[in-house]
Amino acid sequence: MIRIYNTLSQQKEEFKPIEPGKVRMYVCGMTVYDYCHLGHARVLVAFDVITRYLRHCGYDVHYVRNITDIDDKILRRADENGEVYTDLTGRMIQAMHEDEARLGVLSPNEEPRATAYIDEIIAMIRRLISGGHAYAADNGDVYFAVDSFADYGKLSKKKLEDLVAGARVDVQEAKRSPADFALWKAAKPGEVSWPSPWGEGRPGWHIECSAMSTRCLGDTFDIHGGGPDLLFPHHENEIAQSECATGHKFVNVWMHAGAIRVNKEKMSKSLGNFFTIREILENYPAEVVRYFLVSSHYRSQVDYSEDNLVEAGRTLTRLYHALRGLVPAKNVAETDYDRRFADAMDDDFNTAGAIAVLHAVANEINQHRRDGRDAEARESAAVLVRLGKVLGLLQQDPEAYFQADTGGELTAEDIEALIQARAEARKNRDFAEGDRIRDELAAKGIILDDSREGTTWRRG
RNA sequence: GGCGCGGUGGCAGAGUGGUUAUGCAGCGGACUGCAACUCCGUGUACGCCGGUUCGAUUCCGACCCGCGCCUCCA
Repeated sequence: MIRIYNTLSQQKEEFKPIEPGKVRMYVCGMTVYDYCHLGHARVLVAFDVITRYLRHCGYDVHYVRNITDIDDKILRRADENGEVYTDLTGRMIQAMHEDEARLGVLSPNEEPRATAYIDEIIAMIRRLISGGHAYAADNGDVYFAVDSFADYGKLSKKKLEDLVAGARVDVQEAKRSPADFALWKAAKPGEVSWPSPWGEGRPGWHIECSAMSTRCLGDTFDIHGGGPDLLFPHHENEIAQSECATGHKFVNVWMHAGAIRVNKEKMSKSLGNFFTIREILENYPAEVVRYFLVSSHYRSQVDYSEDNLVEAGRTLTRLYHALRGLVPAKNVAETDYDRRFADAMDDDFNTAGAIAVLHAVANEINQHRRDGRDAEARESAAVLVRLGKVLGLLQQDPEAYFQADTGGELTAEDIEALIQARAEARKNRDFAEGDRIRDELAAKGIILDDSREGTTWRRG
């Protein structure tokens, strides 16, 4: 039985899909005006692991993750760059796909883009207006009337009067209430726009997700996820729009990832303290970054730091070391480790607990190897690779992981030649020369591992 | 101010009303020509104060501290 923390109820609940055996899940994706940062990676990886585990449990998961490809920031950035906004978004979408592929994130089943759903968006706004939940203002904008939805605030636990009293809401003459939000924005002169019953314009930010999720997954679906800062107002507004438009409950389980922090502050675009995925991947292997993200629970805040990435690298190396030189056995039956792994994952996707099981398996492999039990070692290796796959880890050939070319000055051939020279020297009991070569390699980041079968190397 | 989350050993990070998290780092031993890797062993924990309890890090209350959202942000 899988239990999931639901932001709506603020507690873990037994997960029961609407349709047995099937999971319909929507996650808010990127607004494509810049490269993805580590915070995006967190959400990408978190919901990738969730999808993998649900599928591992036998669910048929239909995973939809949208792309916001029209928005104020996109238009501003394109304008600054002096380019057509579709050139910008096209480039950023491609970059995003590259980044997620490197992080081992599987593609969602559908990746709808806002600009491809203008008709659905307009249709939903019409329904909201005719139902008395929205109104066209004099300035050409269409707003959602927040006080028309009694449940407004149920996700973020906010009271409407507090919101209205707060000085930070956008004061807009055209709005009936300060907390009302735009469904449709009238185009400014020269701006890209689409025709609508309310004049030329473009969709507001929140309506696209209501329209796309409903279209792709139905009026009610199982799981809706996203980053921590989308809880309010974005997800709150999605609920208001969707439930008023369809008359049905929008989503059963709301899931939110924790924030990535840098120096005790949230990593965010507005603070400008963000690291893009591609910047980080210049310094660390992608799988190390993924391990770092998966090694803590998806709802917790995590601190980005060099030390933490370095430690993640050491730890992942230990796991790959256990697998090195072993051909995993085939058709290995379920073990107690599989059950312990599942127990952890069943509890709101406790990846930290699941990783502890991975280490237990690695330890067992090493014990088998020590004792020369090759068949058992290969069976345990199969378990480790099988469980690793659910987390999107340990799927590389260990040699590829250890010897990945990181742009160092030595090629694999150079290294092999030096290892040969060292072996000769040691054979002649010229240990000074052998150690000299080992030190020379170490200085260039190459670590040697001696064993009975010979010497292997890795980039450290 | 409103709402929400959290404070675990040197660090990272799970979890539990009484019994080992796990990893990294450290220490001792084995292995090794010496190391590295690996194995075996090992120390240091649950913010503070009350309460409930036979017993609380785990439940309850107060307090202190940190963080997030309340505005575009994953």
